[in-house]
Amino acid sequence: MTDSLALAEHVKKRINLTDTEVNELLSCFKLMKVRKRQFIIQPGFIAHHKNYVLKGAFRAYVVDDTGQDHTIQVSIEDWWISDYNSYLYQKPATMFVEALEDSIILQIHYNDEARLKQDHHNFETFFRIMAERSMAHMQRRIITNLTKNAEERYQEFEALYPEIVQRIPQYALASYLGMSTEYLSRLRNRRTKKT
Amino acid sequence: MTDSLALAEHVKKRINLTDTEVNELLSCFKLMKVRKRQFIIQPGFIAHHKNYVLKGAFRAYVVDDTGQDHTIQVSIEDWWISDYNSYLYQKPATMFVEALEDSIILQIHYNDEARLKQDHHNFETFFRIMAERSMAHMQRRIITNLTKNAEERYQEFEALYPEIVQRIPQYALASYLGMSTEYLSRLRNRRTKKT
DNA sequence: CCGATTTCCTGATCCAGTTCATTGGAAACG
DNA sequence: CGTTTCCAATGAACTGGATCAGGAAATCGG
Repeated sequence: MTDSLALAEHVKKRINLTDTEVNELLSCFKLMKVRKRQFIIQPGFIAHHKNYVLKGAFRAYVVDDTGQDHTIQVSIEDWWISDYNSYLYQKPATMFVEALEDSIILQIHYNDEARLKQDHHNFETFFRIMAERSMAHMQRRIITNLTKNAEERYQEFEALYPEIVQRIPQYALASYLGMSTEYLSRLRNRRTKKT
Repeated sequence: MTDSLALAEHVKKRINLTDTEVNELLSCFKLMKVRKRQFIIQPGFIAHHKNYVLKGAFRAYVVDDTGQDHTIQVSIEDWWISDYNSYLYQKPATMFVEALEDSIILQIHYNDEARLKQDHHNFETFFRIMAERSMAHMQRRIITNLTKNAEERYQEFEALYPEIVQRIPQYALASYLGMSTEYLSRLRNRRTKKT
């Protein structure tokens, strides 16, 4: 339970909570250990949980008709991850969510989240803020993808999330940025040679 | 005020409202007429409003360093539009939001929305649902952009929003789909000839 | 109703980024 | 600790879609 304090802090940054509320919140989450390469969500199965990463790293990706991976989201400590289209509408997932390292997560079930939101204006606010920020974040990504070329997208990502660039495998980053691994490799070497 | 009933219906589809609440909601919105080609949001200015389209059509777009347009969102009747990154964080906008036709909108001010959310658990829920769905929608768009090629993106859009395809100029659609107008024109003619 | 401005179409050329193939090194694994 | 599997690097050939240029049709304001 001491681990869960990170989650409590995370929530407290966004809304005010009494001690009772902290307890009620934490009682809804289940701790789970996940080994590298293990899936917590798979296509065809409904994503019943939203997952808060306590330790480790994950990526969510889809596989297209030609068999290619496309990374939709990457999450490290203090981030959330799920297949939101599956979770939100409680329909079968289209994504894989896979641990990139041995990890520890806190899971909340869809029904428990719904109950929290219904019972407390407070928590409704918290999840509203989360959704708004995710939306704004995704919109920025759409803009980046439309306006920038491969090199600029890599540079932007590197500037915004240097820790993640170090930490996740290159194929995951390339497929997040929407380019082939070969091309990303070239971009990286171009830069380091100049320096 | 009779016009505003469309908005009331829109909200009632998502949450339950008493008559008093309907009135309180509608009193926060201002009716505005906008002529074709007029901007309701411009880069550099803070987007103070979320806009509900009663009649007409809008597009939100950014202009990149090379002077090219990129359409981020298109909205017709019963949809919302704004520069959400500007609105949410109350920072200067990066987008233009422009009327594609003579239009009528209902505007809510950031502060009024905040007050509504704070005073009523109800309205907090409504805006949470809106944000969640926008987020899910944007994620689907990210997936489409990563996994599909130009022709497939056009086909998908045509299948999902046939009315919009008919209604907005081709350059707006092309820049939404992330391709040149020339290429979109080619795709369209390819199809109609085959049929 | 007409001239002007937008919008749409078509062909020729070009390039950013892909694909395919190969290699070497580093983890993972019994 | 040898072997297998994964991952990054690099070279060569190829292509989806952009760009540029020209003109034809719609649409609009007056």
